[in-house]
Amino acid sequence: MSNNDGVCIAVNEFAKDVGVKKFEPYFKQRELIERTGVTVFSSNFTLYGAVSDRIMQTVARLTPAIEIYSIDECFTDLTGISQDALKPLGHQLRDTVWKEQRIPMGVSISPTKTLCKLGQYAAKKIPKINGVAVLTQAHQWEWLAKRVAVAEVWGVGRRLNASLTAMGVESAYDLTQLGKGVARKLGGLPLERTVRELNGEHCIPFEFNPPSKQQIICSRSFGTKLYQLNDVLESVTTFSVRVAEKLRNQESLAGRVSVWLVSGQDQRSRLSAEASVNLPGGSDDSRLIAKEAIAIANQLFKPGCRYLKAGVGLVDIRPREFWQRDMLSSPVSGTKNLMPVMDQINSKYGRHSVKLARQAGAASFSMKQELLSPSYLTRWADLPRIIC
DNA sequence: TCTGGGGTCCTAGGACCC
DNA sequence: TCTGGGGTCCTAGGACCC
Repeated sequence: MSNNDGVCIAVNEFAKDVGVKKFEPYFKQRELIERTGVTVFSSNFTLYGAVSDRIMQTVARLTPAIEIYSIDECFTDLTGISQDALKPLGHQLRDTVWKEQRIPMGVSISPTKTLCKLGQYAAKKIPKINGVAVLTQAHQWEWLAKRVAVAEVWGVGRRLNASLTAMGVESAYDLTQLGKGVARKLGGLPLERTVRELNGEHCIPFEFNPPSKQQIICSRSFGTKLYQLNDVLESVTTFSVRVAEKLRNQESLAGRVSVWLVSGQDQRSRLSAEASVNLPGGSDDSRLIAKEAIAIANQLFKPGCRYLKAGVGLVDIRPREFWQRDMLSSPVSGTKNLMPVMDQINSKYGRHSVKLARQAGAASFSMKQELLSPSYLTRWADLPRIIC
């Protein structure tokens, strides 16, 4: 399930077969789920992140260079590896990850990222491919593209899919035949690039050194609805501390902080209020960022409203070393070592080991996670036990 | 009762410059 | 009589991704 046990965001084959739907609210499917014996888990990104790190390390060990694209995907650059060696390498990757982590992994090898993503579809759906798709020749990817709906193409979302199918573009192959001018007009530069990539032209480059974030957000729906100012301020403080941590992690300063509060009775009557302020001279100090965020939240808060969700965001982010100081603001205070020390303690002894007083207990707004799986890889108490 | 969270890039349009 | 041409920067909104 999603955060807060709200919607089902991933379903396995068994669940799919009995009719459980992705992106449908849990409460609507609960009866079906319980009746059919489907097992449900709250999301546990600590666990998934730990498994992901291990797999990425395995892939990095066996390939020349890796770009971590998401928690469960990476690209590697196989330039210079001979044609004959590609498929064996693909199987070696897949087998090693299975052996070491017991996670089934698909491998797809081709000249462009978009074709790789197409190949992943095949690696997953077409059994005879055996988890490793090699699409290095035009006839290979054309064969596949004719069998894949245009909606499955990387870069074609809901809207583009609707426009494309209305024009009679139904398969990925149809999309490869779309003129560049038409593509450009319909979906701008991104779609033109998608068409080129599907034709084997390498347009989307590798990112071996991921650029730092330009925007850092922490936003959560509350486990229970909040009515009290103090509860809302506690959540906003905690979210501020989290974004400041992420900011320090990438060694940047932020020039602006914004806060939003979402209130209402239900989805239909949702109201969102947002405001932001500048941080003159930039900052990465949890205390300052929290102080500004609290001031904003104080202004946005309306007594009597029922609060569902809050968020804190940082924008105007630049590397610490290149930051242009504000001529009018006072110089950096003498406590510049405090944040690194807090980070070290929290990293060693666990998040929130030291915190701002205003963060308090976190219980008032914390997520609903009633069906949480154990954090097998990151919590001593959750280590599996063998009982003899 | 009840519907996630965190990002990126592109484009159009407005305000401004000389 | 008649009202240019070539730019930059910023922002909001829309599309996409996982």
